[in-house]
Amino acid sequence: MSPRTEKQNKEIRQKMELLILESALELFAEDGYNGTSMQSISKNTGVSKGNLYNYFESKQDLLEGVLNYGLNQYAELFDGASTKLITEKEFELTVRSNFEMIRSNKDFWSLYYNLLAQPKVQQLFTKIFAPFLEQYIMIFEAYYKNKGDKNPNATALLLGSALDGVSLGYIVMGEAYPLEDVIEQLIKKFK
Amino acid sequence: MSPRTEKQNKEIRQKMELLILESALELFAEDGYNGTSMQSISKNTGVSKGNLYNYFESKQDLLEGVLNYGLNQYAELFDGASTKLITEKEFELTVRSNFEMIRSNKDFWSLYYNLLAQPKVQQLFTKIFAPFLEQYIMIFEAYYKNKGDKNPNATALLLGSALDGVSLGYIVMGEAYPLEDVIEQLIKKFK
Amino acid sequence: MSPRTEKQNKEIRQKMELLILESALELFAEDGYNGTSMQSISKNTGVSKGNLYNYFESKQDLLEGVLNYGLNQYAELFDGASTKLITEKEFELTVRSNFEMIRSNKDFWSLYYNLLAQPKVQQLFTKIFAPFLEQYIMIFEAYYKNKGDKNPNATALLLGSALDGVSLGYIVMGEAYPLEDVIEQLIKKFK
Amino acid sequence: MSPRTEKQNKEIRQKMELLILESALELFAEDGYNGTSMQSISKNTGVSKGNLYNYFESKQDLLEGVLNYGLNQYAELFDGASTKLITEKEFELTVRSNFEMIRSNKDFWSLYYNLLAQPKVQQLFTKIFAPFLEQYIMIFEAYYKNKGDKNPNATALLLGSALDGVSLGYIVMGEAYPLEDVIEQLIKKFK
DNA sequence: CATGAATGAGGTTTCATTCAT
DNA sequence: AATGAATGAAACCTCATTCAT
Repeated sequence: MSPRTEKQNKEIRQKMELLILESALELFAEDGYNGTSMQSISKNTGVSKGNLYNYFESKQDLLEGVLNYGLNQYAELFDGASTKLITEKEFELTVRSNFEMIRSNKDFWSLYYNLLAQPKVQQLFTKIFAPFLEQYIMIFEAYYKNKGDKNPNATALLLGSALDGVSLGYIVMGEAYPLEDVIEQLIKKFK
Repeated sequence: MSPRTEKQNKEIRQKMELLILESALELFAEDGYNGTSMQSISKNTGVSKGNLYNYFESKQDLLEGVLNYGLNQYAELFDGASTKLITEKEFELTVRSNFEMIRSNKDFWSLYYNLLAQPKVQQLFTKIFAPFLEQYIMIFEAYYKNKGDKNPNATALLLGSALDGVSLGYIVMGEAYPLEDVIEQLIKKFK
Repeated sequence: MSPRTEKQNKEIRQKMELLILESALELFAEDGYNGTSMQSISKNTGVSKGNLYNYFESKQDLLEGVLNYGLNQYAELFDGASTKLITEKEFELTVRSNFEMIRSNKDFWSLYYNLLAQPKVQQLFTKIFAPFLEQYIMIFEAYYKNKGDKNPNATALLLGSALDGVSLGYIVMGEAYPLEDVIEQLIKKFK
Repeated sequence: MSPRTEKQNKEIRQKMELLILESALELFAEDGYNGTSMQSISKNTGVSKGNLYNYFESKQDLLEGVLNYGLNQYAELFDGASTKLITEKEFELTVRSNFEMIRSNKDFWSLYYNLLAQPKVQQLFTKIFAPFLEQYIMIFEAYYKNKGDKNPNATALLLGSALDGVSLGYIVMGEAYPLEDVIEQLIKKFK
């Protein structure tokens, strides 16, 4: 009958939050943000509608939570690495790990590309993703500059965009998309 | 005292249909399909809510209309061209005209990429876009095969995806995206 | 090039009116008054929506037209006959002709029974049908009184109600209802 | 700070459901199904429009609820009784209790007769009422067969139809219909 | 922290009717 | 007399959010 310790409470809270986030991600990815109702999240989670609002202030807030949560999973990939100049081997690794990222969390990246083309959400978007993306580009720009590329910025952007395009293709077409083969070609062309 | 002639009615219908389609495209592109209300389309068009339904049976039907209308603008680009083997010069032209297409109708392509990542709409999607896209890929595949590429299908897909990625980047970032420079790099790498 | 004569115009008008009435009856019978739209009547008739209103002031007016038209078909059955005392043979004939009436115009009587139980329409109802029904009852009442029935009014009402009930059953169940057999029983019991 | 107990919620649900059902029955009976709006049910009940849909999935679902609820009140009348052969006394009782049923719940039977003649609803209708009605007829058929009637099925149907007709008359005309007298005649004729 | 009943604005769609021609 | 485009109110239904407990 002893009350839960504060620590226990925090753990429970975190577990619930996670549950909600993952459930919401799944639905947002499937039906889009506007196409997903709090009702359906409640059902999918098993958390009551009212209780959802104890964890997230609003649907919009929940979306931000989902995006932050998804992105944070990859934060480590870039901490500290940002300024260092990468080798060809590391380049390849970076590209491959990019797709590993996509593959391991298709829902999140599906949602990402879904939102990307929606101007109204872009404010929220840049807030969350811009730093992440810029880091990516900067690494590649430095890489191409070091290789003597005359327009390293454009090449880096092209690569970034190609990565986006391939990822999007893979997400949309699923296993019908020969991801491995395409990645090989990409690395050959862009290394 | 006499009714409008049939011709007059046809003209009215065509004008209105166009008006609605363009207005709807604008809004769908801005706020997404689910984020756009028939109400807002009505206001934006100046067409009463009820009258919208004289032109399109449902919101979904209106979306299909918008997509067909948008795509038809480019139908000519591909008629007959599909089977012919293209030269390097034609390759370059095809790529450039792809971006001309994007640039001249950003709303439409914004909507396109917005919908692309939404599984629930994919059924409608493949119905409308699949033929268009396949033609694209086939042309490039033939092109690379002819150049002796060992995996022309993968390369064609990579190119297609790169085109997608660059287009998406341009749509999202707007004029901050150095489209011209990136296109030059793309052509250099993929020709 | 001579203008239509007035007589011709009247004929055309009558033909159109008839067309509309019959079309409307069909739909009202199938879907009920509230369940039938002017749109659908327009489609079913081939008469434009606007033109419908040249013939009937409103949907309600059209309903009244339908009811009057339907009932007028049977007006002759009762003209003059009302006060005369009927024989057993005539009784039988009257009953049988009642069902002939039902059988020959199921739509109309379907609509009739449909509206009968709807209080809101009863005002309109009594206006149109009350005289018709009262005549029926009076004939039967006189018939039973003449036979020495102690409560001829109640018996007449019972018969009237039984006729209603059988008609309704036949309308609802269609050919699954053994109308002939039931009529024989009815005549045997009520003659 | 604690949520309502499950029991409390169940009670609320039951009370509300009943409230809605009875309110809806009243309005359906008065204006017909198509003539009654969810809006008006909301107003008549004091339950918000949105909340109505927490209890019934759709208007159609509400109608089914109303019919089931109404019919269930009489379920006991027929449980077990179906196969037993009835005496003259029981026959009389059955007939009288039929009208007791009508008298005690005029709204429900008004709705019943209202729907009966509407083909589009018949599917729903047979689902709910057919078993109920068949039982009625079977009892009477057995009764007449036992009495040596040569066509007991037709007579049973005639009786059933007469009951319908009298009920309908009573519902339509109200207290102007001499129900008691007519019932006496009916029993005399059909016993 | 937890429940789910409740709200009310707003969503999509339908419909009787009017109007320009 | 005829057309069908146009209207706007009102229909059914959904949804983010709040609230009593």
